[in-house]
Amino acid sequence: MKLHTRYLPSCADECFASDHQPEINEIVKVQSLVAQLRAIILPAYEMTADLRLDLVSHLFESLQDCTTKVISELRTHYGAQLVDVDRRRLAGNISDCKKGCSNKKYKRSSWRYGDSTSYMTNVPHYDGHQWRKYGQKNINNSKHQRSYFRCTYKHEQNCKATKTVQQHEDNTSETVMYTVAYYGHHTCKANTDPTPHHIIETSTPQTQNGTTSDSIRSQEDVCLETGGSQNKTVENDEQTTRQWTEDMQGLLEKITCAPLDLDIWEWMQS
DNA sequence: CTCATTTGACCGGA
DNA sequence: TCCGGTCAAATGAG
Repeated sequence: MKLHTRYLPSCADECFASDHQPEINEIVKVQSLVAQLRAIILPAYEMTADLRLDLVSHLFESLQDCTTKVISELRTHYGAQLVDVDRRRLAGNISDCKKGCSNKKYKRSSWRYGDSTSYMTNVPHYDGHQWRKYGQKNINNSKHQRSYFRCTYKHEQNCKATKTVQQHEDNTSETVMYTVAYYGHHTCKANTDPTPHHIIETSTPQTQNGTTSDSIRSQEDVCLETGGSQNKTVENDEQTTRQWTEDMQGLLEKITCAPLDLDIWEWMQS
């Protein structure tokens, strides 16, 4: 697996057409970079069974959430329009919202009526969440199949998060790039299990049944906007934070010194 | 035996 | 009628 972190222009760069395209393009770049950085950091914590995996995962998630919100705001205020890959999908969502949910057997899931995020990465499977593949389709005018993933805890915790992964068409470089699209938000607690000893569970109820996704979303939003009680707890643990910072600095120093054409994990182990 | 993945059928929207 | 997304039975791996 190649874990090169150099930014390659995302197809999402071409997805927006607006007066503020340069700003949006920069944010999309940030999204791509964060995704690639996450793909490097999280596996390292997983390999060492580090208890701070949850915190790091949360931080990356917050970053992605922030950039998504900014793009959404720009679209709303400046009339940015989606073109290409997401246009049809989102148009369908808006149409569905207006029509309301039908009561058919295979009705479209409600999460699709929410926002979506798509960006390119060369490591589509490392994003801090557990996914289960539930489908694969040939896509028109595309050489590669699109894979469909849902949250592993969809049934256990009614988590509606899904994602699609599709290999990018023109891989001019040696690195294979994938377009990853995320739909819905994780409402599961899978990535907090087992709970790190330095993180105290909040009193926020994580209702599984009979709770609307909107109420779950609002709880998440409050948590993100206030910085999250987990972060507060970690702030109190100075030793943990100091150790974490030292680890991160060491890791980043190693990464920045790594030869660009070498698999970074092979290089770090050598 | 259990669980994840594969694959063809089915569904709704365009 | 076509296409993309989802379901669920079949299949395979551990």
